[in-house]
Amino acid sequence: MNAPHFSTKQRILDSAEALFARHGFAGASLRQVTAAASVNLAAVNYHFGSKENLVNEVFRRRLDELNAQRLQALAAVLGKPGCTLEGVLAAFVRPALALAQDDRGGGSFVRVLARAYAEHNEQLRKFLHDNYSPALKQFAAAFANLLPHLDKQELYWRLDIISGALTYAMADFGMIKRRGVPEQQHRDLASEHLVKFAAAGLRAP
Amino acid sequence: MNAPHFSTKQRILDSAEALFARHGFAGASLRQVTAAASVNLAAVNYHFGSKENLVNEVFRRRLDELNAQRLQALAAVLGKPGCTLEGVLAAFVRPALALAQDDRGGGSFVRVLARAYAEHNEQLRKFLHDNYSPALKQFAAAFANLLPHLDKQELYWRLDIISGALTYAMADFGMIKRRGVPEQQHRDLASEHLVKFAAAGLRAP
DNA sequence: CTATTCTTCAAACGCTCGTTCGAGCCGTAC
DNA sequence: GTACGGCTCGAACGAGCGTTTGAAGAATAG
Repeated sequence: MNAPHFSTKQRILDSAEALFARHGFAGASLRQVTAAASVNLAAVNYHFGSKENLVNEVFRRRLDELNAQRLQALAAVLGKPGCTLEGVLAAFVRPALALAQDDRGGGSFVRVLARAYAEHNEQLRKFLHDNYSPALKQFAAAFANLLPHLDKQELYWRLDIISGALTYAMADFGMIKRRGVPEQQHRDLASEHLVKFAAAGLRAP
Repeated sequence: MNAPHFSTKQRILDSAEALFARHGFAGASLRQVTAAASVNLAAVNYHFGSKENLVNEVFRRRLDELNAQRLQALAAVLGKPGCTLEGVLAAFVRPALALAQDDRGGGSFVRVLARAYAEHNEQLRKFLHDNYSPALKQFAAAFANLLPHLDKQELYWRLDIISGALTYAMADFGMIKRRGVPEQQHRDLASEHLVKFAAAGLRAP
């Protein structure tokens, strides 16, 4: 039934990611997760210790990669001579977009991420903050260079707004139904519109 | 409709709203809800039939009022001769802001609303769509009048982005901590920044 | 080979969940 | 008064939860 070269740990993470995206952290049970992964129920506590730890590992696996890609894209765009606001925004958006389009579960993770925003769980928020904050600071510095007229507080406000809108849009939470549009094209459009919108918002006096 | 000032029904709705905001729909149990409301556990199923129905009623109570206030504010701003983009945006944002500042639980509801965005529950999304969509269409028409250069699809995209950013910001989901700022002032600032940001985003070419 | 370690398994643990039930309370109508 | 309907109550139901356990299996080292 299952590919033998995927470890138990990996299969649990994949299934957990998909089910957390669909039913939430409290709504998805370990029995659902292990059944979907075709592993024994006890494997979760053996490999991860607890459900809460499993949640954290679901985040760590993707965030480590996402942060690295974002920072790499940022460094690339900063290295070029003509560095625009749209370029930096794209460095922030595109890795998330790529993750969302990843065949191996990345699309689910974006939804998990959006859920994490909505969760008020302080422990989880701290975890996300620890993983996100350093990258966000580098982006903030880049934006500050490109928008010298904007003071720091104002910039933080706008980046905060952008993060929320971005997460929301990436997870395809819009209420407007767009029938007949393939998912990938939908995401491409979303990112394009987001960058344009966010650039204008950042440039507001 | 026999209603003492704090009926059992009302107390259940209030407690449910607060606990759903804090722990999610799956995460908050009816035992927590009824204990917080100081009513018997069985009262929920007596008055609402099921937990799912309780969730719906939590939404209906607030959305009916929010939609009415938004549409009234929209009508007021459209009636005046000098009608600006910021005015229409404020008509959309301010009732939500007022609700968020309401002492009797409105603040919790805004968080519940943000959770509903994140939930993938089709049944709940349909319920929200049925309640939100008509109002959103009137706003879309008003925006279309003020932004004649924008085609309909483009406008819908941007309104969708705004809705997401608005919901997130209203629920205070930002990861940036703003210590020492009173909650009301924080919300005022959020709405101000949002309107400015959204107006610029909508005006983007 | 045996010995050791890592991994999987079925079964159960205690607990909480949403829901149901029937008896009892209480204000109103007769 | 008695009867009744709306409402509340404690208690229980079966189901599902996260976690633990101890033994069986698989893999590796000496």
